[in-house]
Amino acid sequence: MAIKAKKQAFAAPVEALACAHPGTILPPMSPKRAAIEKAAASVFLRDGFAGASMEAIAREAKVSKATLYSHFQGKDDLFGAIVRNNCQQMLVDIESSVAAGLGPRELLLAVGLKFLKKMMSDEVMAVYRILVSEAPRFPALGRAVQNAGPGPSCNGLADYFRHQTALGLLAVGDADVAADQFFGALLGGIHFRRLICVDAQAKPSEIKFRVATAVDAFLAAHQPKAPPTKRRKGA
Amino acid sequence: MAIKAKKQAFAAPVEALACAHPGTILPPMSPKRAAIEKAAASVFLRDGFAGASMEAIAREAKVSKATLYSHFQGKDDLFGAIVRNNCQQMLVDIESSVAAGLGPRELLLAVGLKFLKKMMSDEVMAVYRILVSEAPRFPALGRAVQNAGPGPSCNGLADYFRHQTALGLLAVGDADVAADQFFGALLGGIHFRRLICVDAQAKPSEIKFRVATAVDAFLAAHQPKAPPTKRRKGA
DNA sequence: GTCTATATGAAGATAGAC
DNA sequence: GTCTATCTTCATATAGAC
Repeated sequence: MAIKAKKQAFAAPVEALACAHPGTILPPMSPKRAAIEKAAASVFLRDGFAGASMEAIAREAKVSKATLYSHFQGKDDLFGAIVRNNCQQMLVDIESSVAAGLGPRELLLAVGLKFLKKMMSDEVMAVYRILVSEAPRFPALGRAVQNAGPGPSCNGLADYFRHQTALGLLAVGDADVAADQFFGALLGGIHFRRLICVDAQAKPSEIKFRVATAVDAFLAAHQPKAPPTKRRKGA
Repeated sequence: MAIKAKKQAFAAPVEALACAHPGTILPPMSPKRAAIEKAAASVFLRDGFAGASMEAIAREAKVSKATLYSHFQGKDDLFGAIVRNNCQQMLVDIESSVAAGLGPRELLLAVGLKFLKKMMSDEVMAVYRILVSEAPRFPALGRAVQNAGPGPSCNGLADYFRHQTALGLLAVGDADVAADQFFGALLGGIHFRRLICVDAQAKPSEIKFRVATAVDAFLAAHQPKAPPTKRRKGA
């Protein structure tokens, strides 16, 4: 069996408890509690779940361990709170780009750049790493993250594809799979290489180049039969 | 600081030590050692690095802890050996498909299917998970895996793209990025969702569908201007 | 709520016999 | 090389004073 499992805080109880949403204001937090959450995020994301000790978190938060245990049931509980606090970092906002009235190329470039920059950032790399490694022990956590970040992002882009296809500006068959694969292509190998610490942080120019490449390929692949007005050269 | 670091077996010493290659025959292993490695792989990949205890490994290998320590310097050492043993699972063989004389579509379908099935398998998921989470503490391990699996796979496909482009059968600009993004698109979101335990193992039919979708998109995007003989409808 | 001090247990590593 | 038994360290969690 895996490690011990005294207080499996996420077994079933909080299944539906997704991440806090942008507008959600929770009851004001005590300063100590805020300090704890801040410190815990820092330590967990730096050292991983097992590597993080409650003592280190208490030290960094400048509180005693007992205080820490008065705010959270235990390590599992604290960990879940931290990951949920951070999971919406994987959310990429599609609507605002749609609302800006961008055409497909400009929208995909904007969304792609935002997405890839975010995914390659130190913060999200850390969340990704710890999430992937601990997901098996925290079944509800994966769903919470999926519903707070990647899920809505993909759905948003798929909706856009469906809309553009209806307008005849794109020709996307399965919009959900297409959105999935577009995001996948963006990550390409660079995200993995950085995950396993082979590459350092990618230069902005490389990120831009890869986004452009992926967008070009996507548009070329999903060009409608008869483009409405003009033909693009880059395809 | 991260955990303790008494014997950082991979700090620098074995940087160049890549995974064993298919043909490599090492000095014959004692049965005990083989049992240890088998058990260690099972326990590490199931429970993660921190979750795996030397005692559990010894128990599963049916040896004493002391025996275990007579074969390996410590937990870090054993872990590195196991991951290196398993890392070439991420290698996807391109050459054999090339040698089979397949056309671009058939080759991409074959390679893509092999790749995605492998990446979605329980074994590779486990390797991926533990690798990603422990890479920061084992700097040399990431490079070893990259050089044993993903690196050669990507290079092989990129070479193929270059060759086909030279022949006028494909039109691929940056072959390395294209190969990267093709593999990325194959993984799409399903790999991630399985990583965070939201989805169960994908059905073979879904895997096939996603491979076909990615291949169609890739070919449509990289069709040469004037196809040599016939035009494909699926694009 | 918050602290200091401590109980408890788990796991990495080793001593010494065979 | 292999075992049994043990040492040591350290992290989670709590008791009890303020």
